[in-house]
Amino acid sequence: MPIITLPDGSTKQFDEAVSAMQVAESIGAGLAKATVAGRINGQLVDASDLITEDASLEIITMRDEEGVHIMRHSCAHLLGHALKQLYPDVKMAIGPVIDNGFYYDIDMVHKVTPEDLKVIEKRMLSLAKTKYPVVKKMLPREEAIATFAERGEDYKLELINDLTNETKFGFYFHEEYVDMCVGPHLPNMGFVKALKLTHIAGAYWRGNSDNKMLQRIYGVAFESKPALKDYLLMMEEAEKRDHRKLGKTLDLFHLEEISPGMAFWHPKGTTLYRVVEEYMRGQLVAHDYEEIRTPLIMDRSLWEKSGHWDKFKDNMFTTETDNRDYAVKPMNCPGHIQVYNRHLHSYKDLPIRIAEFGLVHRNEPSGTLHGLMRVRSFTQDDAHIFCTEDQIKEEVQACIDLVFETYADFGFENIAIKFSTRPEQRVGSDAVWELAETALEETLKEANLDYKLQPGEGAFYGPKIEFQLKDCIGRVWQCGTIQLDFSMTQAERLNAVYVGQDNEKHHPVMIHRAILGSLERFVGILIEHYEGKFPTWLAPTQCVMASISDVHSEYVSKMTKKLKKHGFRVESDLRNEKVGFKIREHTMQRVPYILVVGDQEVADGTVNVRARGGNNLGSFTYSELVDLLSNDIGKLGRVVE
RNA sequence: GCCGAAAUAGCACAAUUGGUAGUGCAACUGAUUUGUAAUCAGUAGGUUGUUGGUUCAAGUCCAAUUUUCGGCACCA
Repeated sequence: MPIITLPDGSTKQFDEAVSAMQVAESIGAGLAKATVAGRINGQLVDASDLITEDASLEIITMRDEEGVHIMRHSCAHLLGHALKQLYPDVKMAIGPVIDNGFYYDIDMVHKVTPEDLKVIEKRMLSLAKTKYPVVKKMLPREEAIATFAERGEDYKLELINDLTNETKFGFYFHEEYVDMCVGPHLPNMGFVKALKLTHIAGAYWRGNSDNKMLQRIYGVAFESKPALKDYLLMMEEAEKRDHRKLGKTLDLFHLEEISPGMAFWHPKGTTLYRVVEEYMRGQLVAHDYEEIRTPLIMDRSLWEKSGHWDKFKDNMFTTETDNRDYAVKPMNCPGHIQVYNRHLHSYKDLPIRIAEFGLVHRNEPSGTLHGLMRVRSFTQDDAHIFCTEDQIKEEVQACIDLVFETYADFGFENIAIKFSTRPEQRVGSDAVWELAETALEETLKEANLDYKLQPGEGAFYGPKIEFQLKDCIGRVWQCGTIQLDFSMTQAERLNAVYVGQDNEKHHPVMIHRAILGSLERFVGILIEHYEGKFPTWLAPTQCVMASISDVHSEYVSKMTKKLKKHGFRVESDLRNEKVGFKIREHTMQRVPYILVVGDQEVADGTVNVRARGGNNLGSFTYSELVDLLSNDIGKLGRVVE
């Protein structure tokens, strides 16, 4: 005789076990119709699941985020349903929910084409339109196996086989189609109203590259057609921010076949790149780092000693001359240790912070290259902090602070933090790993930061904290990173030492840290973040001074020269064109300020300022203009409340 | 690296069943001297990513290859 407590605190008593659907029916037909699932004592369940004991119950509808989530999950089944009708030989693998939608990994001989997607999508929608009920049954192992064996679902059988502890399996019957899932799922498919199959891709069975590659069909689904339309429009808009596209239209950089994964930076892009680098150089000075430069090419033996050769030789560029093997550096740490080792250090010298804008080359697999985000040649704002164990927390904390301070200056507020622990292939004893992981995690906790644990994702020499930013369509990219390393400085590796208070030699701890990560990637993210509308401090061209006719040229040239001398990045536009044309061009180039000069301005000794976005700020004298620009630049990219 | 798709002028795109490679913008030349998102006219620009094949004939069909795009695996 369960007593059900509803979210408003009211209770209902039932004579026998009831389902969330039955409770909803007892409240009203409208609610019953809208019921997607239930949440019993905090646990999401199918609307048909029976509640046998007293419990709190929340009815989940499509107004709840969870309701939409469940609908998307059922869309994966619906995709299976449609596919099985169109291609009876298809074998279903795994079909989970993802942001905004779902996917299903399938195996079949026929290669799905974009045209096929339209047909499949149409079938899905027409199936959903019938609002057929979804029937859930818990099947015992033998029956579950028999069901899938009969249908030739080899992948599902493998899944069951691996779930050794389970005795019963949740089966959802979608008319003649059946799928296995923990659920919950929709009570009927009438809730599916707006979906679109977006693309096809390859994906390894169980995420393992040793396994067969399956076909993955991606789709998006929303609670209503307008919501879907909004999403598709938003994505279309977002794609206009793509740094590869803006890189061309804003003439920042280009990539070409002659050196895949390595950018050619054009003058404007180089300016942007250099401003970022110079800013970071300022941060190094302010935070007590010393900057160095190390060779691009070093003997192979160094990389063997450091352990990089063992793990990454396939991804390293090598060169050979005079019977000697060299590697183009894929990272800076061994070089930094060479510099550290040129002197004998006392514990009193620690921490020693060595920084380098280090150009590294990594022969990344061909399929991974992506604009500026994943390249083969890039510069890291890299640094290595040599310190004692006692100094770890303080130094890591300082790095974290530096990340947040820096990112705020670039206008980033949403930063995802990941904590990655020991991978399978690694160097160093478990005791040392334990020490390193604990130190990093404790610092994160003490800093009160929200982070996500990524077990097994650490570097081969130590655990790491990652700071991730998102690109225009929501893909996440690792930017900043802090890694703790007890191994590289050991005698059997690169043997860095300091003399302790005890007058004995000790190996320092090494903290690897990059704030921006790769300059290339960071600039790519910046381009997308600002959609090319850079704040004045970053804008490659901060203002363009445009003459109205030839008679104003001399005034413009003089004024421009003066502004340049003042350090502003200013250009003049003296072309024989209408001012409207000039404004259009520079607006499309997203120049922060367009300064118009005509008879009026020449007479007054002023310029007319038009801000990006179209606001005419009126007439400015030279010193007023300098103030305007200086103030603007001084704000950096900070988001002002 | 794996799966799938694509590659045409500087950029964005066109080119029926295989039958003379085009359009717009940019560029260049001339005219125009212009007041806040496009002045007009003209000119030039290509071995259709590369290599090979089928064919009387290939941008179009086939094969290989390179690069790019979307994912997967990888990411020091």
